[in-house]
Amino acid sequence: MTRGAAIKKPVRPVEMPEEPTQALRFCKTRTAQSTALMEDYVELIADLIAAQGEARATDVAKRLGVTHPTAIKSVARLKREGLVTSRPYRGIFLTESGRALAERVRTRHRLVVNLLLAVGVPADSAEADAEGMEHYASETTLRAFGRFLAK
Amino acid sequence: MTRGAAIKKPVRPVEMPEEPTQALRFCKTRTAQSTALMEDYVELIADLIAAQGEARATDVAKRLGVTHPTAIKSVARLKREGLVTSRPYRGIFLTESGRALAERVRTRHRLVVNLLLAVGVPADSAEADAEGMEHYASETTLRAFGRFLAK
DNA sequence: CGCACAAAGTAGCTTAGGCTACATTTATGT
DNA sequence: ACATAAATGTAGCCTAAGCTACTTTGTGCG
Repeated sequence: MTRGAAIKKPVRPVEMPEEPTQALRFCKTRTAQSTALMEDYVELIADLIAAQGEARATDVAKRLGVTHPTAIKSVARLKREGLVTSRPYRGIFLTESGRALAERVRTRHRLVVNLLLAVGVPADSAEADAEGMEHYASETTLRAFGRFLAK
Repeated sequence: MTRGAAIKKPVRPVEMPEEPTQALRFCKTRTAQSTALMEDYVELIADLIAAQGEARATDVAKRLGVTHPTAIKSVARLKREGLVTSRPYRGIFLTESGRALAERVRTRHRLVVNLLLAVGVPADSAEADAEGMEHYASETTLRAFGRFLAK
C-alpha cells in the first residue's frame, strides 16, 4: 500500500460555493490596510494644519508614534500619490485631493465614533477602536450608520 | 532679513496635551494590523478543518486570494509563533493555542457581524466589513456590543 | 554675525507580505 | 506499476513600513 493510505481521507467534498467571494473580501481587506496608514497621515496632517497652521514632519512622527525618518518616507509616498506637497526643509501641505480625502476620512471617523457611542461603547474605547475600524467601513455600512444615528 | 521671515509663522502654540495618547493609539493600530492577517489565517484554517477535516495550503491560499507560496510563508510564521503545526507535504493543524485563538476570533467575528446587522447594515456588507473591523474591536467594545445585542 | 541646536533629510538595515519561476513530492488513474 | 497532474516547497525578487546612525539645513540668540 502507498504510504499515506492508512489514515482515512475525507474525500474533500469540494463544495463551499462562496470561495471567490471570500477571496475578494480578504483581498479588499489587504488593500484597505495599505490605504489605512495613508489615510491616517492625511487626516493627521489636516489636523495639524488646522490646529497650528502647518504640518511638520517631526510633529507628524510624534503624533503617530514613529521616528521622523519613517514619517518622512511616508510623506514621500503621499507626495508620489498626489495627496500632499512639500519642499525640502519646509512644512507639508495637502493638495486638493489630499484635502478632499482628509474631509472624507474625518466624516467617516466621526460617524464610526458616534455609532460606537450610540451602542454604548465608552468614549475612550470608541475613539481608540474607531481609529482602526473606520478604514474598513464601506459606503453601504456608513449609510446604515447614518440612518441608525438619525433615529 | 533671514530667508523665510516674509511669511507669518504662527509661533507654534505647543499645546495638544493628548499627544502621547494618540501615539499609543496609532501604535496599537499598527500592531493590530500585523496581527490581523495571522488571525485571518488561523480562523480560516479552523474553518477548513471543521468543514473538510483538513486544511491544505492551496485551499488556504485560494480562500485568502493569495498565491500558495505566500500562504506557505505565512503558515511558516504561524508555526514559528506556535499557532499551527505542519509537516512537509502534509496538511496544516492548529495547536492548542491556535485553536483557542480561532475560537476567540470566531466569537468576535460573530459579535461584530451581529452588531452591524442590528444597526441595519445589509448582510453582505456586514460580513465583508466585519472581516476588516473585527481585528480592531477591543474587549471593552466587544462587551458593549454584547450588552447592546442582549437588549 | 555667526554659532549652536533643532528640524529635515539620507543611507542602509530589518521584517512582513506579496509575487513569479522552478523543483520536488504525493496521489491518481489507467 | 508507473506516468502524470496537482499539491507542496524553495529561491529570489519587490514594496511598504519600521528602525538607527549620520549629514545637511534653518533659525533664534548671544
